[in-house]
Amino acid sequence: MDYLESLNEPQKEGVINTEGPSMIIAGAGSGKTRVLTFRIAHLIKAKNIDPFNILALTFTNKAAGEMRQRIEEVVGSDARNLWMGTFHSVFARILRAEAPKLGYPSNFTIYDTDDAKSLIKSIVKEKNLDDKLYKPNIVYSRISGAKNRLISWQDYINNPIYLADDESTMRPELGNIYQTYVNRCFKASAMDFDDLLFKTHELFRDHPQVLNKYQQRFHYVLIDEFQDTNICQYKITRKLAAVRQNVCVVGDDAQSIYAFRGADISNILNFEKDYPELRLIKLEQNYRSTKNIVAVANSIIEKNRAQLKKKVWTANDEGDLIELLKANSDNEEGRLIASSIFEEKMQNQLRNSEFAVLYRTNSQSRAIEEALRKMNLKYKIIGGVSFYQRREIKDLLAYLRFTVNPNDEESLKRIINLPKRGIGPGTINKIIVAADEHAISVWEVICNIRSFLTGRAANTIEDFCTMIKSFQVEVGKKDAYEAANHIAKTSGLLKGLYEDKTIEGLNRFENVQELLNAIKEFVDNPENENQGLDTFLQEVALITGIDNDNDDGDKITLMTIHMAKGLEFRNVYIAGMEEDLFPSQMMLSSRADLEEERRLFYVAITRAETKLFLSYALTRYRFGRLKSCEPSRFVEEIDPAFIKENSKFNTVHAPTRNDNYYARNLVSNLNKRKAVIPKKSSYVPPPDFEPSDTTNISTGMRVEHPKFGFGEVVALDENGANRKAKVLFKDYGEKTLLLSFAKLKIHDQ
DNA sequence: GATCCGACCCTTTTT
DNA sequence: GGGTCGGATC
Repeated sequence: MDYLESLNEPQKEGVINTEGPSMIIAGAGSGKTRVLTFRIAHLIKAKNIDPFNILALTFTNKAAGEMRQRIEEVVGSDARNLWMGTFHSVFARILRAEAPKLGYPSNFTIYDTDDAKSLIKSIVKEKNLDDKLYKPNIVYSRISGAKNRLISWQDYINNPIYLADDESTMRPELGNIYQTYVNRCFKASAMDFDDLLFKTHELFRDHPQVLNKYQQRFHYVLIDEFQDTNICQYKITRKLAAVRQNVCVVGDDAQSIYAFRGADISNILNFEKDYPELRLIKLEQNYRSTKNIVAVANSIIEKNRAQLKKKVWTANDEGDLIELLKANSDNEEGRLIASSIFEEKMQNQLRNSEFAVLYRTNSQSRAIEEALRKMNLKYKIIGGVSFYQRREIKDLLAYLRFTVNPNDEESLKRIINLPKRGIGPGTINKIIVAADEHAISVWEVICNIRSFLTGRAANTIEDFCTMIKSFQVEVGKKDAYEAANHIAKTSGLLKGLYEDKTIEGLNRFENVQELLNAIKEFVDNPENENQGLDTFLQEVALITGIDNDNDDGDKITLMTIHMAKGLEFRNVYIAGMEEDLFPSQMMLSSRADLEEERRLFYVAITRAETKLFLSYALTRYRFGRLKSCEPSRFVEEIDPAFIKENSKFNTVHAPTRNDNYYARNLVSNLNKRKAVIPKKSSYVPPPDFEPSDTTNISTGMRVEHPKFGFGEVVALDENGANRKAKVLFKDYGEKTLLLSFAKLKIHDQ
């Protein structure tokens, strides 16, 4: 039990008190994952609990994988039998076993977001609704939001509040679309991501004997990143833990950044209500970052109203100040970051892997990538367009999916005319309409195409049908790899890509080979009990972004802040610290949204161990147009005492010759930043306004201007007749005024 | 039914 | 800057 030695008191408490409900509120960098892994190890090693009886739920595959590995280091191969994975993958596994109870076949398909949106698009079209109003994104998020809050389509259409809501946004048909969407998914034997949760809840709610089975199996339930759970996830785990009450949740309300996906911090409060006897443990000592970084993070999160009380502190060194990198453009920002990384590497003998560049949106990566490439700095991007979202990959997967589940309408749409067979949208539409009218699946229509269509298209479809049937025979006889290989070749998919000799074509061909390799690996992995294609597909549907996992060598990591949660790096750069980008302009409408952005900033800051850099650009290309930007309010919220100016990484120069100008005025500038954009001002010049003589004006003087109101002289350009003063106005920001014209009243000196 | 081209919208963030 | 969609044309 030597692992206990390395823990502090609250951590130890979190590990050894395995019985009964516990909630561990863990500040950033406080060893949350250690506690969770040691707790599980403790259950297995010290309490002799069968790993088979332990359920541990995480949000990402990565977190699950890492935790399993760390547990394995303590307990060995026993860890293999743990039920550990993402909510989605564990529930998919349960659903697969119990699907018939819900009227689904167990080889059901999992629709990813693209599939779901494509289906919504078809439905909107079929219903002749305005597709400008019923945009797939909006409809999808509405449906998704409903499912995450356990609102069925029946609940939805019967609830006047939702109807009133939708009428106010001119979308009264949303409930109707929701209903059709659910029916279509059912007919396609498909579940979307939200269904994996929603249907699991339904399963446990309506089938007590099934619930009982899993209650008996899972003696211990552990949940990581509890602040990110939605109501549906919470209710399911509550049901699972209802008998033994051995439920342990670990989370940090300050790091809740998934409200847009239905995460609900009130689960933390509900937890205290639902388990009045819970043991509450707070982990407040940060082991990751310097004092300065922890202080900055704390000062930021303090600005939020909604939060649980806790004080994160550290015994680590003071460390360096935060550095601010200021650039004129997004490209320059990339260059500053690259040069700074280069310099840091040289000065401190660091490896690439000790650096991360974080940003708010994936589109920001391009300028940074370019700069890193030019300086020969190796990097990798986590996230972005995933391997499994590439067209050619989705194409082959659609073939595989359709073979396994020929009700899968979305896959059919992809492959029926790929390679080109002369079956256009018209024919496809006829098939879907026929299926709908006769209340049968599209596959049944295809198998009996002569009853619905005649002519050339009917012949082609018959051939297609025969081909799919031959694939099904193949899948029944062979393992996933052989079957997939056969399908890729026989369908003509590989041939089509092979004949495309362009660079992209070559890439696509290689990607498909890569997918086949992945299937081979899956088949060869002795840990997989089931080597069928259906099992592979089930798993692959829930994998995201593994394309960058081939970690060959020492690289700088680029990713969104969301992806960075749970990770740590010696040096962290947060790029794009600009209003409308971070915080995102879409999050400015409510206090709750803005607070979520602020938590996101908190997450970003707390990834850094030793050094933190913030950067912003004054102009940026967005949507192909040059936009001017202003520094983020979040930069302004940092106590200036923690910020270090580094002129080497500042390409923004004051237009005066006074080089100290920026250094001296940065603080006041930032603090008054709100005034930079001329906004509504309450200033009205007094009737007795009388300009002063400006001959002896000097910097630091408080002045009044009949139009711009009150301000402070921050710089002077003494140049004969064209004497200019730069004045920072309270409501209008910085203005350069020609003293021979400006009517300025001097208030003090 | 296929292909090409211009118009248009768009970007949060992820399982 | 880029991906999608609809219209025009073959």
